[in-house]
Amino acid sequence: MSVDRDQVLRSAAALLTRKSTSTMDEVARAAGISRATLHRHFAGRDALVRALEELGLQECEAALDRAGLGEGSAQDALRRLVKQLEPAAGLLAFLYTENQLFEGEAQNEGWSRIDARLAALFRRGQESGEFRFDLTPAWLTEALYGLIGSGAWAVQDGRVAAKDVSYMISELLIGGARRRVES
Amino acid sequence: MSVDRDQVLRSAAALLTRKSTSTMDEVARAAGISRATLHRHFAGRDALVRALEELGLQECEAALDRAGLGEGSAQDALRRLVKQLEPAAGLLAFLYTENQLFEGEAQNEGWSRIDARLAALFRRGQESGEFRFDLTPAWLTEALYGLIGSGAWAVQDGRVAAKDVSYMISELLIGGARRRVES
DNA sequence: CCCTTATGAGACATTTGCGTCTCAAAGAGC
DNA sequence: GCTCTTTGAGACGCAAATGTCTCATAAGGG
Repeated sequence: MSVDRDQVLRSAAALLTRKSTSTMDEVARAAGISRATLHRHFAGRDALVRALEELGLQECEAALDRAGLGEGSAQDALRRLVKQLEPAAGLLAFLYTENQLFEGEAQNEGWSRIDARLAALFRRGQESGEFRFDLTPAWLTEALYGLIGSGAWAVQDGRVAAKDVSYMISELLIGGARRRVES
Repeated sequence: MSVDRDQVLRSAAALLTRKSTSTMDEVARAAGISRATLHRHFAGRDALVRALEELGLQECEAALDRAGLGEGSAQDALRRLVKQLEPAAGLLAFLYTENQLFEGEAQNEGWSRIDARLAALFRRGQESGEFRFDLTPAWLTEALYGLIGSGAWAVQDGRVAAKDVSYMISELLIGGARRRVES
């Protein structure tokens, strides 16, 4: 009988990814519960979004862990990372655009941690000679988010095949970051 | 006395780029006019967004024209394009995310034209041997939009210097699209 | 089998933004 | 100076979404 909070969050994420302006009622319907029950579990829309942010953070952290960013070449680590991030791509795309609205407010410290880990990966690639120095880790991090979002949307609209998207993202990002041996 | 429609549109674009959920009242204030006057010029929020889309389209077309996509190498053409697109980056970022909400509705044919021109550029690069074939023109087009958006936001939040952003975008995209001569 | 608890349905007030309208004031053109 | 047009300020009703509440009911545990 008891509602599965995690399942609610996931269906909310799926819906909001497709339509970021969905109402609480739509979110409730999508989760197969009533609006009242949704409100009992998440005090309000803000709370829901914050819970989704928390979920996104967890999935990101988990993906970073699974990817083993410290092992092997930075390129391969990046490839593994994109692959691991793929299931959360829709949610990340939602959060990435949503976060643009919080301009003033301080950024959630969780994201800072993720950013730092990503930046560290890119810096490692630079120091190992794999990646070029003129594209800053901060930019590459930002670009990773953007490309994941673009990928998620492109798949949603059928412009890119779902099975290809992680390859397309990895290759573009790695190719762009890579030092060129010849001119 | 008469309101400058174009100036209103531009300040609206600037505001909505920063906060895509701004109200009509905020838009009016930002333009230095009253909400009533704003309503006299744009029947409603939808009309305003459509006008912004029109403006974005025009700026895009103009940038594509200025860039001379047919001349020289595809790489250089792409570099010129990104540079020309830069002033419209914020507006494009807004429209790009906004368009995600119109999932069902048919895409504005203007964007299809732009997409086609961009895809043609990438295809030209492939056929000239500059760009790799395994990244589809459709994906590269999508990635261009995504990176422009990411760039605009990164600049807004101070994560990337404004003077560098067009270089960062070009280099990442070109580097990623480029065929590698060696492994 | 009873009792506790969570749920669904719906009513309700509140908020918020939208769109329309009116009226007075300011400006532009003649 | 007069008139026509446009603007600003604000009031007003409307619609949508939110958040709260009640009540009946279904589920589950002891």
